[in-house]
Amino acid sequence: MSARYTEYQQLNLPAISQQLLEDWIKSAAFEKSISLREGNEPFVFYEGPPSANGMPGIHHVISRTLKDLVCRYKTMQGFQVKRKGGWDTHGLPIELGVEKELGITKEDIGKSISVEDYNKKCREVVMRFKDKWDEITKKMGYWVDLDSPYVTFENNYIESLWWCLSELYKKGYLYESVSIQPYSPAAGTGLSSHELNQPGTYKDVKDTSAVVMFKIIEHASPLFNEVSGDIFLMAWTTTPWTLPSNLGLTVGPTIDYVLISTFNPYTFLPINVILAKALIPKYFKAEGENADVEHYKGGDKLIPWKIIASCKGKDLEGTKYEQLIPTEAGSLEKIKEITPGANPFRVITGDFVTTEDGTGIVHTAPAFGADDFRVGQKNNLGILTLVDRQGKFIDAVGEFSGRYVKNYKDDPAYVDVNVDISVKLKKENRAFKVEKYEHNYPHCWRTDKPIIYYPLDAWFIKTTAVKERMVELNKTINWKPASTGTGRFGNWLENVVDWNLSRSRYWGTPLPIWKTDDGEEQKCIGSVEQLNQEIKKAAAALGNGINTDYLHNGILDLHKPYVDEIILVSDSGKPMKRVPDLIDVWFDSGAMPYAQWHFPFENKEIFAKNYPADFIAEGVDQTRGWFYTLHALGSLLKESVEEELKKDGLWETSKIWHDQMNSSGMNSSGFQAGEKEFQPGEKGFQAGEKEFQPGVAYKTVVSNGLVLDKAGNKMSKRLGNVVDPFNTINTYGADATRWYLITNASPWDSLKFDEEGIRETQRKFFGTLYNTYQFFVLYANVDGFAFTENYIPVKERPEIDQWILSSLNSLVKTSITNLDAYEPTQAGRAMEEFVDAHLSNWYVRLCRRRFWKGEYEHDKISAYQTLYECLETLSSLIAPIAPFFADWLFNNLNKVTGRHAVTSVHHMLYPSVDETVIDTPLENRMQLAQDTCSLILSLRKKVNIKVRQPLQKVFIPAMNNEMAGNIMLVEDIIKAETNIKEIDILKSDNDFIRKKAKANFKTLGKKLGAKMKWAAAEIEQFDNNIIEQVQSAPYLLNKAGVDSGEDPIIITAEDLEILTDEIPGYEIAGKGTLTVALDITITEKLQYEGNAREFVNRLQLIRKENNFELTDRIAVKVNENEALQPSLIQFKDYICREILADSLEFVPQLSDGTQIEVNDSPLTVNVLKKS
RNA sequence: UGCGGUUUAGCUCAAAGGCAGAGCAUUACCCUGAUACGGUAAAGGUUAUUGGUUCAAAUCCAAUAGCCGCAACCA
Repeated sequence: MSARYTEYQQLNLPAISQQLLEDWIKSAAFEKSISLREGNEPFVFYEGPPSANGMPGIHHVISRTLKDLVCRYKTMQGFQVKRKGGWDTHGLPIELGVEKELGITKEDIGKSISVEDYNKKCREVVMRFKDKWDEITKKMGYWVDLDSPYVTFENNYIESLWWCLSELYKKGYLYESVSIQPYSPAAGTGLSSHELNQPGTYKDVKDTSAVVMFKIIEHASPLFNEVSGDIFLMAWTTTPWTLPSNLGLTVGPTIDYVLISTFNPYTFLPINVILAKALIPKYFKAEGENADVEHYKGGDKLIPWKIIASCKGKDLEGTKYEQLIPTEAGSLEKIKEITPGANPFRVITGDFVTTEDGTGIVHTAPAFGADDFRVGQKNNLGILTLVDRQGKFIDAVGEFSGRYVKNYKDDPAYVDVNVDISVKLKKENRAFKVEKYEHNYPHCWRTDKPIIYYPLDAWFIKTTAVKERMVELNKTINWKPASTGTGRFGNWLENVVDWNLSRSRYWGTPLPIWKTDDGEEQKCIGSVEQLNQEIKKAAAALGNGINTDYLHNGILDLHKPYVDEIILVSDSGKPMKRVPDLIDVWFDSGAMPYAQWHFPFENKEIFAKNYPADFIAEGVDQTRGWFYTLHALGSLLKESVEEELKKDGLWETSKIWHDQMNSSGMNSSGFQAGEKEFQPGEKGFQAGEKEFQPGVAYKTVVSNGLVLDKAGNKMSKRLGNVVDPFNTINTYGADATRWYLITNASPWDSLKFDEEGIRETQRKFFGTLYNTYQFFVLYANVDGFAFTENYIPVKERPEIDQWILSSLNSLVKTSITNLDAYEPTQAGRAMEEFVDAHLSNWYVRLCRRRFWKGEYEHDKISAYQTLYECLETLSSLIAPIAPFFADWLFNNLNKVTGRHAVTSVHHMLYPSVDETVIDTPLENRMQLAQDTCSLILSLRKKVNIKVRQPLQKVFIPAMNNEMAGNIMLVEDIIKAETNIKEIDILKSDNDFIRKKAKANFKTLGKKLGAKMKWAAAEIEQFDNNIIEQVQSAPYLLNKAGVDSGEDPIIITAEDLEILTDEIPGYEIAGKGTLTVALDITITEKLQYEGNAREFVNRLQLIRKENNFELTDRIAVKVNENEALQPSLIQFKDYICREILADSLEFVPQLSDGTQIEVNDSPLTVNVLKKS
C-alpha cells in the first residue's frame, strides 16, 4: 500500500467545515475530547445562558469563539473541560413577545387569558429560535454540551433557586421594603429598568416648572437673625404636583449659599431669599445688583437685589420652614401617623445636590424620587404619598383632590394641575418664577404616558452587607481587560445598592415567601419537599378544602398560578399567602453554578468539583448583569456552600479547597493528574492567576467588546447594518470568521466588522497554509514520504531546517504564553506571522529545490521531516482558533503517516516547547539574511536588473566581527536568493567606506541629560577617524568645554550607532546599521548566464502551459539565433538539467514552434514530450 | 449629566519614555516548476487639540473635542 496525501483542487473552507462537522458527529469527537481526559485535572467553564427567544447575532459568534478556543486549548493542555450548555428561559422579553403575539397587555393577563394559559404560551415560545441557535453553535464549531443543558424554567432549576433564596433569607440577606421605582400610572404597573431602556422611552417634553419659596420659621444658625422681614428658601421643580408631598429641602453641605434681599416679581412684595451663590445669574440681572430700592415700582423690568449674607450649605442644615401647601391629608399629624417619629419640613444635606440647574436647594418629596427617598429616610423626614396609583391626588388634598397629575386618560378637558398649583403659589407669594421647561423625561413605552417615580413594595437582597467582601474578592479575579475589573466593575461594587429582586410579572421564578395577611408572620420555602410538607400541614390545620389539588402528588410545577393557589399555615395557625412577586431573571442566571446541577439536592460531588469556574466569558454588557449576579451570589452564598459541602464530607475534595491549597502553595491531594502524560505547569496551572479566595464564583473573566459595523456604528435592525452570522459562516467558513474575529483586534476592544477582513484572512493565512500543504504533498507523494524513516536529529539537519524548527519552537512558546494569559489575539498574530513570513515565504521558498531535485536521501528526507513537523505542529497550534481547518490539516497528514493514534487534532496535546531546538542567534542571523536580501533586491530594482540576471559581487560593510561572522554564515542563502556570485564583507578597519555615527539616545540620554541635544549634533559630525577612536577607547566629547571648566563627557562604543554613509563608486542601500553596495557590472559571462536562466524560465512556463508532469522528460529544438546561441551552448548542461530535457538541438528553421522572447531577442522553440 | 474606554497613514492595527511601523487598498516594476503568496518602490503622519512633566512624550499628567459603552436624566 502506498499511502498518498490527499491533494485538492482548491481551498474551500466552508466545505472543509462541512466535512469535519459530519466526521465529528460520526466519531463523537467532542464527547471523546472530554472522556479522553477522564481523571485529569478539570478546568471549569461556565456557559452564560443565552435566551433562545431571540436570533443569534455576530456578537454571539465572537464571545463563543472566545469561549470555545479557551476550552479547546485547555483540553489540549490535558485538562478535562466539561461544558454544560444552558438556556435562559424566563423574563420580560419573553413575556413582551407573547403579549405582542397575543395582542394583549399586562392588564389582560388573568382576565382575558388565564395566567395558566399565558404561562403555557410563554413556555412554548421560549425555545422559538432554538433551532437557529443549535445551527449556529454547530456551524461555528462551538463545542458545548447541548444534550443535557440546564434550563431555567425547569422545576429542578427553580428548586435550586429557592434553596439559594432560603439561604439568603436565613442569613438575613432577604428583606422587604418600600422603594421608589419607575411606575406608569396609565398602565398601572411598575416598570423595570429594562423597560425604561426601551428605545424611545425618553422624550423631550415641555413641563411647567416652578421656582417656589419656602418660608423659614426657625433658623438653625444665628446667621440671619438680624435680617428684617420673611426669609425664603428657593427650590425648583419640574413636577409641581409633588409639592404638596414635600417634606424637606436638601442643600449641598459644601455649596456656597447667599441671602438676597429683593422683590417678588409676581407680588412685588419685598422678600429675602436663599439660593446657591453660583446660580444668582440665573434669576437676577447683574444690573440689578445694589440698584436703587427706593424707586422700585411693581412691574419694573429691573428688579433690584442685594446680597446681605452668605454661608455654606452645612450652616443651613436643620433650618425649619413652613409647609408650602398645607392639606388635610398632608398634615403633620397624618405624617406622624404614617411614619411615627417623623420630623419633616427641615433643611437637610445631601451629596447629590449640584449647582448645575435649579437653585441649589432641592425640593424633596420622599415618595416621588429615589434620591429624595434615600435622604428622607436617612434624615427621618417621613414619607407622604398624596397621589394614588391611578396618578391622581387622593382625597383631602384641598382643591386638588381627585385631579390627575398628568393627562393620563387622554381627557380633552384636562386642565393641568401643575399650572393650577403654580398659580396658587404665585398668588400666595410663594412662587418666584414659573415657566415652561423643556427636558428629557421617561415615558411608559406602552402607553406613551410619562412615568412617575412611586413608592412600591419590593423584596431586596442586602448586597450592601457583603460589599466589602465583594470588593475584596473582586481583586482576586483575573479580569481581561483588567480595566473592566478595576473600573467599571470595581466602581459598580463600590457603589453597590441592595438588589431589587421583585418583579410584578407572570413568567418567572416565584419568590418562595408566604405571608400572613397582617404581614406579621412569614416563611421562606427552600425546597419542594419542604413545600409539600407545609402544604399538608396547612391542609390539616386549616381545613376548608385548602390545597386539595396539591395533596396527592405534591406540587408539579413551581410557576404561577399554581404556587399562588397554595395556602400555608403560620406558626400561630394563621393562613399564609404567597407574596405575588417573581424574582429578577438575573437571579436565575447568577445562580447557575448551583442550579445547573440541582445543587444541593443532587450532584453534590459534581458541584464540589465544578465550583468555582476557572473561566467565563461574555460581552462587556454583562459586567453589571451576569458577571455581577454570579459574583454577588458567590459572595452571599459562600458560607452556605461551605456548610453544604462539609455536611457531606465533600469539602476536602472540593475545587474550592483545592484551589485554595494550590494558591497558597501547598500540595493538594484533591486532584491527581491521571495517567495521561500531561503535567500542569511548574507554578500553579494557569498563567495570570491571582491568589485564590473562597467565595469567588469565577477566577478569570474575559469580557469581549461590541461588534460594530465597518463604519463603527452600532449594529441595529433599524439601521439595517446587522451582520447575519449564518451568511458569514456559510460564505467564508467558520475558521476564517473565527480567525478574523480573534486576530483583528483584542476581544475586549470593540470590533469594526468588515467582511473584507475575513477575505484577507482567508487568502493570506489559510490560503498560504493550504498552499504550503499542497506544496508538501505535491512532492511527498512523488517521493513517497510517510515519515517512516528515522527521525533525523535536528542538529544533523541543514541550517535552514534548524532555523525553521527553532522559529517553530519560538512560535510554540509565544502561543502558549499568550493563550495562558488569555491573549489569543497575540497568539493568533504570531501564528500568522510564522506561516507567512517564515514558513511559506522563506523556508519553502528557499528549499523548493530540495524537494524536487536530487535523490531521496538525507537532505531531502530532512527537508520533508522538517516541513512535515512544521505543518503538523501548526495544525495543533491553530486548532483552538480554527478547529475545522486544523483538524483537516492534521488528519490529512496523520492519515498517511499514522504518527498519532488519535483521530482528531482536538484529542492531541498542545505542542510543548523544545528549548534545545531554539537557537536565537540563528534566528537573528536569518533575519539578517532576509534584510540583506531585501536590500539587494531593492538595489536591483533601482538599477533595473532583474533577479534572473546574475551579478558578480556585493559589498557589505560589517561594523564589527560579530556581524561579519553572521553574514558569512548566511552568505550562501543571500547569494542564492539574490543571484549574486560573491559577497565581500568589508571589515570595520577598511578605509574604503565612509561611516557616519548616530547617538544612542537610550544610553546617552541617561548619562547626559540636558546636554543630549548638543551631543547628538556633535556625534553627527564624526568622521571615520573619530568613530574608530570611540570604538577602540572611551572618548572625550567636549574637549573644548572641559578646557573652559565644564564636566567631561565621556562616550564609549556602545553610545554610538554606526552607519555607512557612502561607498564611493557604488549604489548603496541601508536599513539600520546594515548597508549593502552592489557591483552592477554585467560581464559577457554574466550576460550569457542570465540569458540561459531566462531561457530556462521560458521553457518552464511552456512545460506548465502544456500540463506536463513534473517528471516528464522533453526534447527541445530551437531555431538558430545569433544573440542567444552562445549562451545556450555554454550553459547547455545546466539548461537541460533544469528543464528535464534530454536534448537541446539548434535547427536553422522551425516551422511548428512557439514564439518566445529571451532578454529582448525573439526565439522559436519546439518542445516535445518524450513518452 | 456622571463614570469608563477610545482617538496613530484612506482602512485594520502595531509600537509599555529613546529616530512612529506593518498589513490591506492604489500605482509601477519584479519573482514564481506553489492555481497561494511574496519582493521592490511611489504615495500616504504636526500620533484628535491645547497645555504640562522630561535632556527626550504616540507613550506619563491635566484640560478640551469627537466617537463608543455603562449608569442616570433627577430637583
